[in-house]
Amino acid sequence: MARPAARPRLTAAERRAAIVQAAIRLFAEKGFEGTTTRELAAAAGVTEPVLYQHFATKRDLYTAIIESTCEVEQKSSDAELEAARHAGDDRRFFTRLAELVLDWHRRNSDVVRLLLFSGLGHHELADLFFQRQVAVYYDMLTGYLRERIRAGAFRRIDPYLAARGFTGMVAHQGLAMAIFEDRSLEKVQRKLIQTVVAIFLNGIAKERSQSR
Amino acid sequence: MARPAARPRLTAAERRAAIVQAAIRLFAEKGFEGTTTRELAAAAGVTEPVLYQHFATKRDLYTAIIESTCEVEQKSSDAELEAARHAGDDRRFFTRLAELVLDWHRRNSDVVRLLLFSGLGHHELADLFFQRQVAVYYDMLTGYLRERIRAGAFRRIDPYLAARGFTGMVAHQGLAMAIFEDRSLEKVQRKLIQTVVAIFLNGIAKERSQSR
DNA sequence: GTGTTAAGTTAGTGTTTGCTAGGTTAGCAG
DNA sequence: CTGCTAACCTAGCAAACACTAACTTAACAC
Repeated sequence: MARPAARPRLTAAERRAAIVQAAIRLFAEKGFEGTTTRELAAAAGVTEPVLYQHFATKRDLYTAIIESTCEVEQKSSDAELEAARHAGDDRRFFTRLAELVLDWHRRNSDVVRLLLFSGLGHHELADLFFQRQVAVYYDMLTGYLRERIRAGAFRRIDPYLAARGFTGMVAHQGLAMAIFEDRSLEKVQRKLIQTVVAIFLNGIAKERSQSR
Repeated sequence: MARPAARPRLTAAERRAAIVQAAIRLFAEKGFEGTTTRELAAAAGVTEPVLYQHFATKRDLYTAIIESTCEVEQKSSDAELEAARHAGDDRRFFTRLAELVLDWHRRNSDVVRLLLFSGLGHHELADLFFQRQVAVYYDMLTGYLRERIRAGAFRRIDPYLAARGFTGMVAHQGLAMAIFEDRSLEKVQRKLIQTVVAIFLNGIAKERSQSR
């Protein structure tokens, strides 16, 4: 029997990881119902029964993937961001923050699409990511704003609503990129960030100075 | 033969409209692959063959729905918005604009979800809505900003990028509402709009005055 | 009434789906 | 070399899927 080329026999953990990796791509591309177990197996380089050795059902695999993407992103601190924070350089801080958000959307468009699919599909874990990741992010940004308001640098706006506003200015463009696989924003990303950061900082600044 | 209650026999146009209506709800709720033709027929109050008298395939129905939502929304002008525009009242203009965007997202969460599904699913008509509706909206807003910049009311920011920024501040919250069926923003909608409009206008204002 | 049209139904078609029983083979321990 | 564990396959199940052929019946014109 012509042995099937040189496909190595992996350990359970390795094979499981390979399956998860392939499934993220497929589910992100076509959604849960749009992806068949046959496609999943083929993409992972195995046959269907192997899938079911690692995951009891197709939905279990889906859930495991969503869970894994929620955990992977835990360590989301950034040196440059912290440096800007401690230097009290607001422009540097928000510019870096916008860069991080947009770069994350571009680099992890699979995850973005996956989370959108899971949200639209009412998956039970859909909110998990947003509670674990987005809430933490909002807390951080709200805290920064509150601190700077107390320090007298910013006007007395509601820091949480301002955080949502700033995030929307940036993340909305990231979403559009991820959904439509639109690369046109890449070219103007720097200018976009410059513009929205300038608008935001001017918008909340207490000082009457214009920041270019 | 016990005749099936009092279900009226509709004309072709009426039945077709009823099918489209039911299909919008179902596709918006569960996506294209997540919805079966049996469910569609049942929701429209008919049997499957009736669907196929009006639409050759399931995908044809899907496409017809997306197309119809693109055309319905054509007349998107607003009296209050135009009044604010001609009065030169920027705060009133952007406040009304934000209201319109958020209210639209809330009232048409079906359409929002449908368009997100179609975008994620790479439907050929996915961009149609954005070219027909969103591009027109951006043109309008960009034009307004350009005009006010020329009049000396706003700083010399890029009007298109500013339009995207402002829209992101508002629409991002609307998307979150539609995807997660989150009604928590309704209570703070007025305050949110007030905050982001104040930030935006202060951010692009040429005058050194602080607006509230 | 009677004939015609078209809205509606019943009862399937072949195919694809998620999933599995049972057998095969690689890799390591002794 | 031998035996055992577990990674992996072949082959196929029952159910659900998109879709349809063939029939029935309501509604209107004359």
